[in-house]
Amino acid sequence: MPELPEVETIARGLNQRIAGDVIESIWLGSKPEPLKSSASEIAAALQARKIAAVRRSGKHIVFDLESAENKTSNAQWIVHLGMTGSLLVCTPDAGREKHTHAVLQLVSGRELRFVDPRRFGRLSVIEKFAAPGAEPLEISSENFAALFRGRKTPIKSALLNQRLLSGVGNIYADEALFRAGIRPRRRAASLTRDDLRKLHQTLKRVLKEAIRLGGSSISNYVDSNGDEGYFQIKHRVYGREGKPCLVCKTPIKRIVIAGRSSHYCPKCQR
DNA sequence: ACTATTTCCTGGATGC
DNA sequence: TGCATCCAGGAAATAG
Repeated sequence: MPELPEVETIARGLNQRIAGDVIESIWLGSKPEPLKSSASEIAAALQARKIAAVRRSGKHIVFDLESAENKTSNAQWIVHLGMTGSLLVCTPDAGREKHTHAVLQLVSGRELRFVDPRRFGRLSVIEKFAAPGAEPLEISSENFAALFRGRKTPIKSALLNQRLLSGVGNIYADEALFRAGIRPRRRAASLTRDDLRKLHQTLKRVLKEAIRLGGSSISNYVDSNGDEGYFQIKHRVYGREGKPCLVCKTPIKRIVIAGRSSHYCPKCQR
């Protein structure tokens, strides 16, 4: 499930491989497409455009487009991978995977394919994309703390709220809360200044380390090269229900908060 | 204005 | 072995 580190890994890989390439033609699958913009709108916006750069914003992948001749037309192609979406660069003769929803033929002779079995992913075209929430790696400690002021919702839910913070998903929320020693059900507003400073620190540390390791490969996640990430071996609570806490040996608990599974150590987290 | 719950979707795991 | 059921979860929609 691509969260910030996975999306960052994918965007960096794509930028390295296809920045500067030009979109020759576009194929969009039939039936209910996972499109936010209409198919014709997307096709028109991509046709004959140069991919100037590929980058990440929150959990979104942003393709900066340029008209191939004059460098106008600054539209952006936005891809959200949802749970199971992937973007693959391959040759045209590579077998087309089931659940392939979009294929861009590139002037270099390669193809960029969007594959998403569960169809939670979304494609759209927009003039200037701006993720609603703050980037956890860029926001200041004070502004980070201010996000949670007065919020009665559990800190876990607040971390997942993309309007507040962009890019944090279930894995990294659980891992950051464990490292900060904070229980996921704590009301966001009840966290002290120290709690929040610690939480921001651990969140940044976890995200950076995960980026360094290429993300967490669970449920088939691979980057645009087909390579797996390695942060999953660093998970201390996520997916470890019943297993001993790596710090104190207490069995890790799993509870459901707002429909999301949440893992924590009842002794280390208060 | 907030917060909580439901819905979308498919493949893999589980149970009988 | 086969079939039904459950579960995973990001974010939008809906309900409270």
